[in-house]
Amino acid sequence: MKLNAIAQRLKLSESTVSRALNDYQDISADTKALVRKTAIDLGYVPNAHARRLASGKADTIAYVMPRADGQFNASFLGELMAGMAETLTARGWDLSVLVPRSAEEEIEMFRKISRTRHVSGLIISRTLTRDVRFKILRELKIPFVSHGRSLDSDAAAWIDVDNAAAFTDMTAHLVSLGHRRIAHIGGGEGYNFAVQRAHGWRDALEQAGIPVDPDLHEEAELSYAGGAAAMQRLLMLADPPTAVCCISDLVAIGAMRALRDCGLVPGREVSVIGYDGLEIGAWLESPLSTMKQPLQSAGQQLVDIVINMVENGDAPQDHQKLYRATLVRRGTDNPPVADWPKRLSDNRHSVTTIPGGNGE
Amino acid sequence: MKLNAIAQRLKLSESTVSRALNDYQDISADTKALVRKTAIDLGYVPNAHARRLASGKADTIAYVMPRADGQFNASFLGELMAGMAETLTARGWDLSVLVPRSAEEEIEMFRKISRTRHVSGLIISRTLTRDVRFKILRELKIPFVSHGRSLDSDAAAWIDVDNAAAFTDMTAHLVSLGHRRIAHIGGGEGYNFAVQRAHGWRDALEQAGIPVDPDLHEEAELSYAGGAAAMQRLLMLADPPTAVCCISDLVAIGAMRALRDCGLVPGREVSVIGYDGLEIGAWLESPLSTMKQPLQSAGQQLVDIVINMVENGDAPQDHQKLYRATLVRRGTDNPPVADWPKRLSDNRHSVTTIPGGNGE
DNA sequence: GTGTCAACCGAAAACGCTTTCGGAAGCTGT
DNA sequence: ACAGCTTCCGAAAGCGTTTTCGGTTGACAC
Repeated sequence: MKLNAIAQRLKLSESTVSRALNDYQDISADTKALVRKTAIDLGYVPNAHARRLASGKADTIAYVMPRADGQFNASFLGELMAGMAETLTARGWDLSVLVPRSAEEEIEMFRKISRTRHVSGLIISRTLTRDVRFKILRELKIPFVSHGRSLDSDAAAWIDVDNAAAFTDMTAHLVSLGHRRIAHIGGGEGYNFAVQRAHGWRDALEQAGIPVDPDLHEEAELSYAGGAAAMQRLLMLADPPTAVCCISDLVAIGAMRALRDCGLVPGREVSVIGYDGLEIGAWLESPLSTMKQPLQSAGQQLVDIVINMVENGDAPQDHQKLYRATLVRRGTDNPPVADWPKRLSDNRHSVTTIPGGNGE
Repeated sequence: MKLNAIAQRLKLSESTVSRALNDYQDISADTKALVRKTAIDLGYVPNAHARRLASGKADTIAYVMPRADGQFNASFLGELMAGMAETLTARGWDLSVLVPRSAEEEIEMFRKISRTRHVSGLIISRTLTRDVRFKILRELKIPFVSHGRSLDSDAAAWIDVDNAAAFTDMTAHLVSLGHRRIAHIGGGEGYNFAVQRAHGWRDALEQAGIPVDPDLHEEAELSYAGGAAAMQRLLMLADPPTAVCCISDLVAIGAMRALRDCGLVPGREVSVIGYDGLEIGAWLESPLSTMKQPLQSAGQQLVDIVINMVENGDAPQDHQKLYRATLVRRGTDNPPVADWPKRLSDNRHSVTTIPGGNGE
């Protein structure tokens, strides 16, 4: 089961066998075929460590997993990683996972990788508007691709959804339904996608000739609670919105909860559109309309890109890809109703109860 | 930055340096201290591949990720893996992820591992009632621990939640609220946890002196749609239940949707309790009561166990641990109401609409 | 002063593969 | 028949550690 064994069996040298298996040009087609056949017959599997030591290649790419801090819904992780693992194992590579506890530890991990090279390439995500990781990884000369852009990602490889376009589409859709007071519940300036989505919303309003009311732009923590709190604030406005664009489905679900707590029905008095395309949205009391991004293939693409950079030395800039999110209408996007916001005063005394217990 | 370098610097042999760093007994305390200091000064990081090749140890454990097939909610994956990665990196080990596309491919991966040993230990999950993996892994002599038991796991290491107790508690709680017709929406016999949870439900009923009505035991696909379909069937019964124990929060959410589609309010006419403690449950129109399991530490424990087996050769049987789930009351568990099931006939004509679009 | 025993350390052989380099065939053309 | 090319393969030197096996030193007892 060692290279050795199949060499002896065929009365060839180890080196010939090795090169045959690795498809070197200076091995005849006949011997290649022969070697490969007996390799299979003998159930030969190369020792990864020996191969990696000798070749200096790690054949491993690592995914820097965003820490499960409750800020984000992890439900897309599984799918993304499944995509990665699939194409990686098809190529005989390994998928490794890094979970740094802090930004500092993350950098520390990068440094260690650049020394030992026990990882050939990296996939990062959850990019910040200003993100030092791009500079550091470039300096450390570690091939990497990012899931999401940043102001610092110009010279890097990335794939990303067109956040601005998604929110322009979303907002324009609400405009076409007749809405004029369209709010946006976004995230802080820290995350680049939050900035882009806010831009998209703003652009659509301007294109429609609707003045942008700063009161209608709320920033929220990216969680259920954050969405609920932001919605509450919007409802306290003298002239509340008739529709809300939410930065994520989680936030949208929180916002819907706040609506109901005020006796309002999401999609009736106030339309709500989320983002992420989470399946759960379809099963709520008011099925949540949302923007769905094609996550299924993102993992595969990320892997393809980073492998190409590792193997062929592709330039990072050649791998920058934007894909579109598409609207999924499920029920909470409807034309504005006549008796709103008149009815609000009846219910404004209600208070959102923060649910007890807490999930994982 | 090689072992070599620090040896020359100190005029010691490579072997001495190596043993000093690895805390061998035959190196004086002085040299150990010296070597370690200069190792740090020089920023020495051992080459993982060389080390692994020479020592025959991989210092890597792999998590066999359940395929993201929509059958299960992946949101616990992140937390579990975060726990694993944390303790692993603390020990300098790597976490690798395997995503087999089929049972056959999974076995194939195991065989490959047993040949190359490029993975020192395994963590498996999603255990079946009868699960050949236990036998195979034992034969292949791969140290592993399972997240979840099986009928075949007697000789293996595992940690698991006490499924039976959880469902006994859940059911007994409903009994104490005054319910007598308590249904159970479970999974197939294939998954061991499904069998155990059904047992728990049954036991609680018998302890309460309530005869078990087979009509009240539904089997569902473990998804939103599965839960909805099962609930619809329960509502068609001549004598429908006043409470339902659901095998998972996903199923419970689907079931609640079916209730609402019949004009019923979860937690009023029909109490619903789920399982998993998903946070989303707290933000639904009817906040879902559930059983919460301590997932946060499970990942760490799994890693600790498998490392102990690898390093110290611990017997698998010495690592079998059961932990309890706890009830989280959020709103859908209430005493039965008087006018139910009388009111049902008014609404039975309603049909659950399967939401359009589809989540990720 | 010889023997014994610890305590430390160095030499060298793995570990299983890759890769460079050179050389032995076999072919071509003249 | 001889030079000059190809085509193919073997030898051997790594890759950077670990680990076994002795061997040297000094202390200590006798």
